[in-house]
Amino acid sequence: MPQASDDLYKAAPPGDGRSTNPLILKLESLATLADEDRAVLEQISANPQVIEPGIDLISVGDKPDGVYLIMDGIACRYTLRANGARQIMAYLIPGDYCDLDVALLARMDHSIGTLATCKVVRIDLATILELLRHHPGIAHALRLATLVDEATLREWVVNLGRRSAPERIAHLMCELLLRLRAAGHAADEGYPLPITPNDLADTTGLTTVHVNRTLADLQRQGLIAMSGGYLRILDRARLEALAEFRPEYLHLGGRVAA
Amino acid sequence: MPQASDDLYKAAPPGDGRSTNPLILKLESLATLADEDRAVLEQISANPQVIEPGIDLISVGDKPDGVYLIMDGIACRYTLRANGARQIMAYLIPGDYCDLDVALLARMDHSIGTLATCKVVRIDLATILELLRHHPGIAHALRLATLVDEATLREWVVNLGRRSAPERIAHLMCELLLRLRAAGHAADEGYPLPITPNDLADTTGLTTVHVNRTLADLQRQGLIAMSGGYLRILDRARLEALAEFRPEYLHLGGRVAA
DNA sequence: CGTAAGCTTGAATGTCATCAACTGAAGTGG
DNA sequence: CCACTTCAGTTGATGACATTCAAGCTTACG
Repeated sequence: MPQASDDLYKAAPPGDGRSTNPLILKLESLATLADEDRAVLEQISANPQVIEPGIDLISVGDKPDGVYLIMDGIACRYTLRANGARQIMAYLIPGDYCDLDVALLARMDHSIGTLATCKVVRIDLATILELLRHHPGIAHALRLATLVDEATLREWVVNLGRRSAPERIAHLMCELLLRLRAAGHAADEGYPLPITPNDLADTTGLTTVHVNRTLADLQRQGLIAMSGGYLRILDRARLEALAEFRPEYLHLGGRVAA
Repeated sequence: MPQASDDLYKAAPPGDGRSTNPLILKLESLATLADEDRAVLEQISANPQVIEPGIDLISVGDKPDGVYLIMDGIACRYTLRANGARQIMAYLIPGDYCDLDVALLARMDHSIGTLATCKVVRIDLATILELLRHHPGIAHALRLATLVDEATLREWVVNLGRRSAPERIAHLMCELLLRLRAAGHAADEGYPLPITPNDLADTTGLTTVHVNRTLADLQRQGLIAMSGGYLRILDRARLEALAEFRPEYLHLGGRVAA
């Protein structure tokens, strides 16, 4: 039975001494951190707060005054149309944070909310500025992470514009495998994906019904297995081929791609 | 007859003393520049080079070593799928530039090419760094511009994911009106749009045929008129209503929105 | 055990894609 | 100077993919 519990990731650091902190793991997949940098990040992300699914961390029109760092669970950026249609524009997974440049723009033009139960750390503006000023290694890694976020957003545009329903879903699953793995939240054969088909629909620009049909198809083809909020990737090679998945845009430098 | 020629914009500065430099105009719609900042930008963007349509400024896999600033015309970010399908992920209009953070990431994960004849200035890395270091006002404005680019990308995700064909096209046209106006390249009633229906199709995730049909529909409804590479917006209120256009994401602060 | 909410399944509809033939404008060469 | 080519845009017919609506089926929960 696949391990869906988060406790898996809270165990003591593994034998090789690597951290289990998703932010540290993610940044280290992009750049090299000094021991001191790691210590600072470790300290900042202590004592996360638990947030239920479906709660906005930041809403449209807000003037945000801090940054939220996701330590566990899944949140998303989204907007609502007047007719109630929702479009999700990004997934925030462990190690992701929202709006480092929060101080620069006046108002949020979209919302950020939880899709599943999350553990979240709120970091205030002063701490962010301190971090960026006095820890150039961290600042550099955060900057890289922002660039990867942008590249990911571009890839989503391609997904919505030029891929079929099964391709869209397959591509998303391949992307999440690598991103979650970089954050230490995915096993080799799959990962917890505690979101509803409805969320998936609002991500891929489809309807819930069609997402479920497509998901069933992918299972029938032996590519994946989804149950209990856990996604097992049964045939990664074929899934990636179907999605035409090219991981370069994540700029993981081969560190977690294998 | 609407004025499609670029020469319109190269005339001597208007009576109010404002520049006609698209980069300066764009940045001033986001922040306040000092006279000295303006002078530096004016100097940097002198002597643009003419590039024919359909030419890559930067190609996938390149390790870029400079920044391209668009002074006139339209370029785009795009990728190609294995089957030849193209998805355009951003329009670069006058005042836009590519990849300020060029030095940070190893390789381009997409290409940048011209859609129409462009006037382009290449700025080398040293100049960029000098600019960012010694002109904090410019650095700040450029940073804001980058955030707006990201917000625009998110809006494109919404466009592709949750809007119908006519809505997508209408939304794009509304967006370009404001962006071009901020760069001093649009009149009140329309602007030069020297791109093909095929380009529009690869932008909106549709086929060329369907774009042409939809375009014809929009004309029949009296919303727009397109001819000779010039787009006239005949009924802006209805066009914006159709697209459900909310300009906040462009963060123009009311300066050019009216 | 009963209710509600979400997932599944089926059938009908609609939007957009595909394919192919036609039109028209622009450029080329005899 | 005019036929010829070419290519972009148009139009129509057909079909695929995804939506919509609705009914049955689980599952979770009180």
